[in-house]
Amino acid sequence: MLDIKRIRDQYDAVVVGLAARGVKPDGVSAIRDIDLERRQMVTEVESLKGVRNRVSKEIGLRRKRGDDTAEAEASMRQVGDQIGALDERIRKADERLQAMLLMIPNIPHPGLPKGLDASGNQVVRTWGTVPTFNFMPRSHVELAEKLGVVDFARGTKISGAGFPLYVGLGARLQRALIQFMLDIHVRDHGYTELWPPVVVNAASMTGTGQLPKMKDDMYAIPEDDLYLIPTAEVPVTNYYRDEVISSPLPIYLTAYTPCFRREAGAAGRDTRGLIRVHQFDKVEMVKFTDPATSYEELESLVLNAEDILQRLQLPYRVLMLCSGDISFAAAKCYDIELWAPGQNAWLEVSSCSNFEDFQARRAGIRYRDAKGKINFVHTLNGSGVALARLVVALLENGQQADGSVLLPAVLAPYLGGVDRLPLPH
RNA sequence: GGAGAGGUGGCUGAGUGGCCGAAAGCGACGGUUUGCUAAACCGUUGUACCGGGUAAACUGGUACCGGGGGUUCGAAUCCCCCCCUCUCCGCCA
Repeated sequence: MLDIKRIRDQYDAVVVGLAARGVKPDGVSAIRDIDLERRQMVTEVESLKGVRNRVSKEIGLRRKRGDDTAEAEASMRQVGDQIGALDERIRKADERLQAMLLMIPNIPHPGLPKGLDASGNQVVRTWGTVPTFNFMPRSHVELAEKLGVVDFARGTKISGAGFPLYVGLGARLQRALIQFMLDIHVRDHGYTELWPPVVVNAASMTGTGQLPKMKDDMYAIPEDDLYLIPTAEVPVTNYYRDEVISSPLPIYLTAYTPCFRREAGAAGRDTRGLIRVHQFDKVEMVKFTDPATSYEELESLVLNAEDILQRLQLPYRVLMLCSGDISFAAAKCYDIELWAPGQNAWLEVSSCSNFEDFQARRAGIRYRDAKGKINFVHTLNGSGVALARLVVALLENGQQADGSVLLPAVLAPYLGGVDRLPLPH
């Protein structure tokens, strides 16, 4: 959520910033008008309340003396009615203002490449070498089925399309990867591990920005006003919701969770395989930082995610997203994409964002600065990394001519020494 | 799910209609004293919003005692609904 004062005092800059996203100024202009009207009403009602407070106090004293206060009481009844009417109008204005503010995305960092869609994104670095094959590389779908590590058909039977079922070494590989990634973030990158709820309330979803805009993309349990999380970002960032953080910043948290996405707007896209699914697993990193250092923290966050991929010896590239392609709540975002030979494409496995104070303001996450003043923190998060697509890359990059798959050596200790996915006999 | 008790400032805890933004204690911060530490003593100690001021300091006002609504000239205090915590019972991995 943007600071209403920023819209009030730096209106032109806000309009220019949002234009970089391709957002029209209608929303903020309406907000500015309602805000002005609201402030006039607030000033008026507060002066009326001041009168009422003073006179009511006098009534109390005069009654004690035995004076007749009927006249004053009658006139205060009138004032009370005026206050009630104004309060109601202010409440309605607040409601509209709040609803509109929640729909305004964050302002992109001015240093981003300009562009309105993915074509404007900039490759900032590439790591590793894209493997070459002396045979036609297969898709992970074919590999997974042949190896018996994913049973797509039974996943569909049990739940529906987009709910993969991992079997045998496939299941063990999921567990191994989760453990491997968490170990690195905790041991080498300084994160504290959380094991959070994966079903959260509406306030948490609003705090991180999924609600109200992305309601249709989430699985919901309306009877209980609960939602299945689309990412661990939601419970982990909301850890500090409505708090003044007393621990020193920065704070690094990490968590593995399953993630649930309806993919409502993506029907028919990437329907086969593990690339776009309704349930997948992910290790997420979240940072709470001082506003002064959040951009340095973003750089190190990306490196933390890259470290995982380097240890797995997988070729990837890092993109700086352009102003029009960053997510709703982000001010700056790097995507990390793994090479997937079977797709002949780069696959996004991590998205590392600095939200500045956008989420913190929505979620009420604050800290005390050096002077003791309370201020909003900056929040950041990034995948470290998403499992389903990581498995796609492991299968497609590690595939051998016979269809078996060699696994990165670092995973063997997590798989009881297994270093490959062999063909079943 | 049933019955009971309770939710007040960073914490403990008083307050049953006006003199309560809220006693007292603890903690924290500043000061006096001290070779250092401790103790003692004095002082300070919330947040948000609206207005004034070079939005830096400061200053006038409004709101906030779990959340929402009601009664009243006036609500932490009375009434209604909801949420949460604790205890007991039931159920259960």
